Amino acid sequence: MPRPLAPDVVATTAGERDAVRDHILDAAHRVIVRDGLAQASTRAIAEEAGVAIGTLYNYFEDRQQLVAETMLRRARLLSGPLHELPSRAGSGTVADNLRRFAGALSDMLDQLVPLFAAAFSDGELLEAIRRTMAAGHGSSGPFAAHPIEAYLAAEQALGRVAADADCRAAGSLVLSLCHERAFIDHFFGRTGRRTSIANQIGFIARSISVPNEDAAGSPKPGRDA
Amino acid sequence: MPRPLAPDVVATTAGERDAVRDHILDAAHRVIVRDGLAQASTRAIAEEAGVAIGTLYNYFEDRQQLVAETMLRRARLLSGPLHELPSRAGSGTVADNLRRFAGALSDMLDQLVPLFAAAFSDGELLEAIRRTMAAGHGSSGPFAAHPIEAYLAAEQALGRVAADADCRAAGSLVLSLCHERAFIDHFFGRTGRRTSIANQIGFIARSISVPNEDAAGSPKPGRDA
Amino acid sequence: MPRPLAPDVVATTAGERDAVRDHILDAAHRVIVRDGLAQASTRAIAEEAGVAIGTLYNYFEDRQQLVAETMLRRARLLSGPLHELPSRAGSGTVADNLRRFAGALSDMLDQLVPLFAAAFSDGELLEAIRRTMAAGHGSSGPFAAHPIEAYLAAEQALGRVAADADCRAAGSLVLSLCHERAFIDHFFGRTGRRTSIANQIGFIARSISVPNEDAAGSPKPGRDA
Amino acid sequence: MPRPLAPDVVATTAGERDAVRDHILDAAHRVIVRDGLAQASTRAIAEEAGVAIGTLYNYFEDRQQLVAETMLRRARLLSGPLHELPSRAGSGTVADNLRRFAGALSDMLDQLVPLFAAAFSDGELLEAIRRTMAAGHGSSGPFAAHPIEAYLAAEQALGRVAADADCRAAGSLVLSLCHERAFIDHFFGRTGRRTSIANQIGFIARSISVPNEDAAGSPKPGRDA
DNA sequence: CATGAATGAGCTTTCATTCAT
DNA sequence: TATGAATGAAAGCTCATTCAT
Repeated sequence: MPRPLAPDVVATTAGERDAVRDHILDAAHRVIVRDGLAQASTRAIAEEAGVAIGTLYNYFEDRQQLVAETMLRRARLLSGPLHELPSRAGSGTVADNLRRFAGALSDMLDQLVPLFAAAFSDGELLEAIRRTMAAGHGSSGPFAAHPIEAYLAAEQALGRVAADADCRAAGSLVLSLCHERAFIDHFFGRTGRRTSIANQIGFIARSISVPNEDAAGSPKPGRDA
Repeated sequence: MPRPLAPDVVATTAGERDAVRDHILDAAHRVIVRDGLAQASTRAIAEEAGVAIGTLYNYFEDRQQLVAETMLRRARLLSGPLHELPSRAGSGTVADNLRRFAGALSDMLDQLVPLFAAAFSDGELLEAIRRTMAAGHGSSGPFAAHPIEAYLAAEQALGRVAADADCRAAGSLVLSLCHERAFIDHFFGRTGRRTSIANQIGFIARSISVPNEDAAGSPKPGRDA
Repeated sequence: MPRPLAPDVVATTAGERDAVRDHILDAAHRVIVRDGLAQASTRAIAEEAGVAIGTLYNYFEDRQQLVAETMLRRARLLSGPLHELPSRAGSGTVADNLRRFAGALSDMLDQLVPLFAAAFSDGELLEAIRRTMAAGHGSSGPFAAHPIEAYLAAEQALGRVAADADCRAAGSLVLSLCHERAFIDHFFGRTGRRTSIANQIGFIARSISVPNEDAAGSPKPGRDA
Repeated sequence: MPRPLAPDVVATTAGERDAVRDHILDAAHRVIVRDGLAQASTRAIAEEAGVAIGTLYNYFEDRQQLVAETMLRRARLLSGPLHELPSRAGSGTVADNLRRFAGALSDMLDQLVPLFAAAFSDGELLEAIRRTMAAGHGSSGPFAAHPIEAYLAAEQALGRVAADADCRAAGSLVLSLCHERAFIDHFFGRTGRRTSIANQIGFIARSISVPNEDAAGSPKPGRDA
């Protein structure tokens, strides 16, 4: 019978429909991260959000859709910062920039990979995520290598990357590296420090470096990375 | 009602205790692959195995342990073939061998990555897997790059890989590549054809190639690294 | 399917939350008395109450708590009438009043003793009962002799009980007597007629009687009965 | 397939059928006392006894019969010492002997009352106990007051108990007292010290004392009864 | 006679979802 | 629109009992 949302929920959402939606999605995300997808029942989510269970169904079709959107909202929030990085082309060293990229990618993937991996437990959820992704944005999702490739292409245009380097492949490798590390680190419960990928990033950086520049800098291939 | 195992189960297991265990683990694997981890209830597994629910508990502590062992058995079965590959050092071309390796790795990871990823939905299951892994074998599990590194080191000793190449990093990159592709392909429901990683493998192969050989073959893609 | 309580349940509870709770507790009590505590499964209780199994969990933490409260509710209901008896002090004869008391006590204990005795089969349930009792009321529970003692003390003050009589001990003995008889009668399946305790009550009555009065009142100071 | 009993079981039973039966009954008793009747599964009992589950069924019809006999064996073992007490008639004081009796009774009832009370949870078990009791011995079971009554009658014959005292009632009251105390102490989890019944025993002792003796010792508490 | 794997009904509990209020 | 009590299918697991060995 009580009609208004709980006071604290109103306070954080101003009662706007989309704000309430996001409030619920954030609560769901907290539950999933804290307790695991399998524990993210409608009751747990509603409790975390401070709303009644029934309220969830005023904003989402069903639990599956709520969870799917929770993941995609997270992907959207986390992938934002990545798009600022290509503009670094021309400044610093390529190797440093690659490292920086890998760090930014990892900030995203260390959260997204475990989150989305959990969806592998439920084929229908996976399908719901795909559908929602397709409906939501034409983009290729949060697991694309585009920003790195774009950066490397820009550096290549500036002559700071070998003209014949396969920027697409290099970018893809950086993404794979961060992706797999996120998976493995979470799988083995390494919550604290990340497994080092400095050597692999160095490998890639050297591989795409401009021959001369490189030869000058260090006696042997792989000077700075 | 209680007594003998169903005739067909006896037929495939010869009534040996370990064979029955494996029979159940294989049934559990089929259910997980077909219906998803979330649908792999004790009832579904028992039905698939052709045994009573209670029988599962004669062989496994609980569902979690059964599932954990299901995954690890699969990992053991699939990672076997990988260990034969390092012996190819010296035959064919390095690039071809790397491709072959990537194929073998993918044969494993295309199955294991979705399987283990599903465990991310349940923190306790993940922990059970870790415990069982730790108890079962000192090895570093099915996600290690050791075979590729070993192969590359062997080629390096033969002079078919640049002396200063970072074989460890290269091997790790091949693994990451296959790992992430398996994740992504499954995530997007690409059950049929694998996304191509030919370019990335080529990138790595060129990066570790000995300068001369490489200069002849392709236009020095990452000359010295 | 989910929604309103069954019409007959609504009819008896007026839809009030506490009334529904009591309705369930009463159903549980009927099941325990009819079929035994071991048969009082959640399914049986829900069926007897005319509600869905899940509904039980909207009102009680778990089966144990439901059972514990069932017993304590019964104790509360049955022990009520006892408190009216001390006011009989001064009227009738002490012996008659003791008999009356024993009857009232037995009306309670013939139900409570078998009910609570069953809890001895389950240490955790016993503990839950103790906790709930401690939380519920400061009283010493339904097995205390206080009302009889209070009555006897009142008679003593009126001079109808020997001044040096140990009213506490006498009251306690009446309680023990009724308690044990309830146990034994139920143990031997004597559902119909109660084993007589007239002699024992007579024994106690004579023991506390005022010497003179007693000699006068009955021809032979309670020789045998 | 292994045919002989476990070595340690053979060692304690000499392989005699009745000894094995008793060995199992004792194991069942330990389980019931330690974990509660509800936890006394065939598995738990077999484990405690060190035999296979199936072996239980070579000695007992079913679990119910095993449990019923467990209780009755215990009753038989514990009630033995009681029969030696009536012979104390004539020695010491009656009051001291009554106290001694109460102590011996309590040694038995503190164990038997919780044990048999648990059977109230299961009507069929109760019935099985009754049947087995009826079949086993003509006696009226472990809850009879006969020994105390016999003792008091003997004292009465010796003139140490009032000639008109109701020995039957007095004996019954002592039994009730110990019985109820055992129930209550266990119910409230008082495992350590027993609630005192000294006052009640004193009350009874005075009530049956011969007038003269009594007049001297204490101020005639219940003069003639 | 001893064994213990096999059985499946039955246990307690949780779940996503609905809809009267 | 917000609520949360009601639902009952389905979850994981235990149980007493049987009987081939």
